[in-house]
Amino acid sequence: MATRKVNEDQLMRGLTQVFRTFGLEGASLTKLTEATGLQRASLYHRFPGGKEEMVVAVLQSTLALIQEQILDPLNGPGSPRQRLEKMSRAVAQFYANGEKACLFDYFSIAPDSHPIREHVNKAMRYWLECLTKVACEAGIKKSDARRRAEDVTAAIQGSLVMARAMNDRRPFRRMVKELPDRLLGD
Amino acid sequence: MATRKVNEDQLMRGLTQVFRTFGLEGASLTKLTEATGLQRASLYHRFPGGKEEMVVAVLQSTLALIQEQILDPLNGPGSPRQRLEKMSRAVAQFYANGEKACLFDYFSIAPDSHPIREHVNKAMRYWLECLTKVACEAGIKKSDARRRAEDVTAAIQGSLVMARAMNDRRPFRRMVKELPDRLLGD
DNA sequence: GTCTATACACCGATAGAC
DNA sequence: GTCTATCGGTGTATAGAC
Repeated sequence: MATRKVNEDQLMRGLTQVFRTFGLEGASLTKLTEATGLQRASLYHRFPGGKEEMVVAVLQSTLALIQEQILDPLNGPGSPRQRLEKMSRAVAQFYANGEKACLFDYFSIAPDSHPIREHVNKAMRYWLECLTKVACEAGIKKSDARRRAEDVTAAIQGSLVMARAMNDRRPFRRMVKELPDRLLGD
Repeated sequence: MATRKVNEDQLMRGLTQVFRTFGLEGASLTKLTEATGLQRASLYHRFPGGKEEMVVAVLQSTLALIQEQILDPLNGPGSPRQRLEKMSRAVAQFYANGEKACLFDYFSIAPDSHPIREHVNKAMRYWLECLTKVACEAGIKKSDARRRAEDVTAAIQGSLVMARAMNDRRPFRRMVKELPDRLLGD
């Protein structure tokens, strides 16, 4: 393959930034070309499936980041609480303290028929499973663990919506700070 | 004025349904004409400001419904807990147990410059004030009341995102059921 | 692999008949 | 007040040169 003007990493970062700012329908090819530094035809060379393929690629690369930065620490060393504190810091960073949106939110605003919906569905269920698992390891019984995992997830997603809607990131910062206590009790 | 093919109520219902399904950018004039039974030009006769005016009108009429169905009961008769139980039922109905989205979420996915952002901002702050007020009336001190109001609001918004993303409305139904306890403590 | 140029559908918006 | 017809612009997508 010939030399690439923009490498994979830069490319995905540019695309992701646009989708995370303007949403699924708001992310136009024009905006995507501006953010990546590649022209339309070049984007189609990288993603023959067009915008729909870009959407899937953006979600996949974002899921890889979430896995690495947020979920992997849950299986790392330390007590459940220590691992959750690591996750808490990673969540704060990943969402830039509430400034950056969640693609689970943006990409779920699509017709049921849209292929991305299935990816989002599985990804969020997996996130919940990881949280449930660490709560179980802390000695919380399964059904309570699941309930608390849902509470924590809703608190994050909801406070992200609030941050955007009210232009106030304080609730998000608080939810994240309280994340370990919310999952394990205090 | 001549006879209207579609009355105000039917019109707003149709428009709202489209925006609440497809979001701000996804709601095209074509979809809006199909949902309302009015042609493009007729919609522009009703809303000379075009789509942007429709967006504002949809939000305003939705806020009126929220006021009437959800927030007014908070100032009605009964104990704070009784009023919150009324609100809880109204919230469940308004969001169709998690099937219908929240415009605070959808309409906040817009550039900061978009006029609708300011309306959403004020509306959500008002919602929070109403919740804070009833918590105060139940004897909870101001700062705790505010915090609990934020928790409840995030739980609702977050579980709506979860309902859409995972196609599972159980977390939403639970959050709504627990709403009074979450605001007042149990 | 990237580019310019272009095809064609759909977007929001308007003119003018009825 | 509603309609059909149409405008200019932008959307996604592609052809073909380099």
